[in-house]
Amino acid sequence: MAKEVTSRADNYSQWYNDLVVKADLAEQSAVRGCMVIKPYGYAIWEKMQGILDGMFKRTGVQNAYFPLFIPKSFFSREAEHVAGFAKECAVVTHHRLMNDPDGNGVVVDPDAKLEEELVVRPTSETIIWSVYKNWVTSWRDLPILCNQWCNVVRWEMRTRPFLRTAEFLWQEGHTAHATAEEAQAKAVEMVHVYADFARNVMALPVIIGHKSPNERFAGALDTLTIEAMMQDGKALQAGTSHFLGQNFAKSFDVQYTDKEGQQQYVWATSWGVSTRLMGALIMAHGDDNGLVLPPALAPIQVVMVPIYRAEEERSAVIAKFEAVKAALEAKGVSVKIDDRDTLRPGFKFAEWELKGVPVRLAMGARDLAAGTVEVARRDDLSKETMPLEGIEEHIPALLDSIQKGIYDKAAAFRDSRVEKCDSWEEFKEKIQQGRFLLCHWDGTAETEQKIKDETKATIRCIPVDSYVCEEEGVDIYSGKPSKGRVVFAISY
RNA sequence: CGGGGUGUGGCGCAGUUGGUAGCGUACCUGGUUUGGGACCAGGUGGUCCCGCGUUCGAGUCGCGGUACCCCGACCA
Repeated sequence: MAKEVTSRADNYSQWYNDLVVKADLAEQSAVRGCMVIKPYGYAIWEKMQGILDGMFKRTGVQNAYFPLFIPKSFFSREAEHVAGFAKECAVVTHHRLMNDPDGNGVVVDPDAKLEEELVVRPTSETIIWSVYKNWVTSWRDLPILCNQWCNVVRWEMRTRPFLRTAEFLWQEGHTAHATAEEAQAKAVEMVHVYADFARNVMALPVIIGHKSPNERFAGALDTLTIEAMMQDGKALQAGTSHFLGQNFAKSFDVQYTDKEGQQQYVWATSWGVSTRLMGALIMAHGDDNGLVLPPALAPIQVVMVPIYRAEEERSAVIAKFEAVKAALEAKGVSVKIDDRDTLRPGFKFAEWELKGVPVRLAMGARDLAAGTVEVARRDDLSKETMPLEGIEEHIPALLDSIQKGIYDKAAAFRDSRVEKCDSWEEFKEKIQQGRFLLCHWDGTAETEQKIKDETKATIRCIPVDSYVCEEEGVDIYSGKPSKGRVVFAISY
């Protein structure tokens, strides 16, 4: 089984076709590199949004919304930032179409050329900081803690559904603080929110760490990341939180008067996760039968499939299901009774497995006579017939157990593929097999780049909460002194 | 932007030396079925990516275009 799973995840397009298309999450759009997220896929995203939003609000963050269009001039103020994004921006140059004078449909009206081009946001730092400038005058105005849920556009050379689409949905938080310490603490706090979400909601084990300077967000002084391992052993950056220092405050002249009456630049953070998390979910947990959704994110947690020959059996089973459904819903469990009478039970079983529904209940004439129900769990595909009596107590506990089971399985898989490595020869071989290798690094961008050139492996992070290994050693490539091990992997 | 590949019913594909398009699946109708993706019978559905050319005749050959996919480069 594990082998087949790996072979699927090995080939990106294969998992996409097997899991995403068949499970009805998304399809190719007519627009290059874009994606249509279908209702079932979007329902999963909505669950993610709802849970994350609640977590943000508990940290004092409020939602806001900023414009899609950013004047080009805003973009050129922060030099590193523009260098990082300039190559992948969609730009609006005109505001009107007209009928083609030659009769060939519609053309862009040359008279409608914009005075200043508008960039479709690839991220909103620049427009948000231009707004924050007007919100901040006193130390009493700080901190500003805003988040927005929106879409962004990055004209990537190569796109992959969910992992790197030209347009994607995300949230981006942007905070302004009076002190560096407070801003740094916020960046750390938010990466931990992401890690909690990944671990406890997505059942996705992640490593928290700092990005190396090479891998940092354009314009950041420090980038914190959560890194997850997919079933082929490749790494996926699942969320990031940046300490931006005063770079944006200085570029956009955002100053406040402190308690001593002095003008000070504010300190900033930004942090985000995107629909890429959907890709992580699919690739981390999916198996040969389709998606495996952690109960916390499943739009439908329990599906009930009635099995019957005659109408009397059908109505009797449905009646029992209705009662259980009401009892479960009272406990906050989402339930669907699949009463479609044109499909056979076996077809329904396969279909709901493809969609990753955590628990399936089946009931037929045998069960009616015996007062039982068949309970099947998606994560390990096991089935058990048990008394219908008390099932509404059993299911919530079962869902918890599945949530944990999915995490434990993913964690065991990852842990089996994380190892220390001190030999360059061994590194080159093992990194290609899909491993997270804990290696000594001399801290230089040159070494990092050479390793990337030779193996495609990058430093995923310098870990801070798990796999931390601060010990003296020598760089695996250069042989120069190192103060600790970092995580190397090949990434998506 | 380089290298490779593919465009044929909704989806997945076959199509020989050029002879006027077929299979699986899906869909529709009827019947029998229903505890792991049912079966039988009948049926609907295609300007073969576009254009030009060669030819008595092009899905097939030639030229040009175009779209998509894969591998790179690129990429919180």
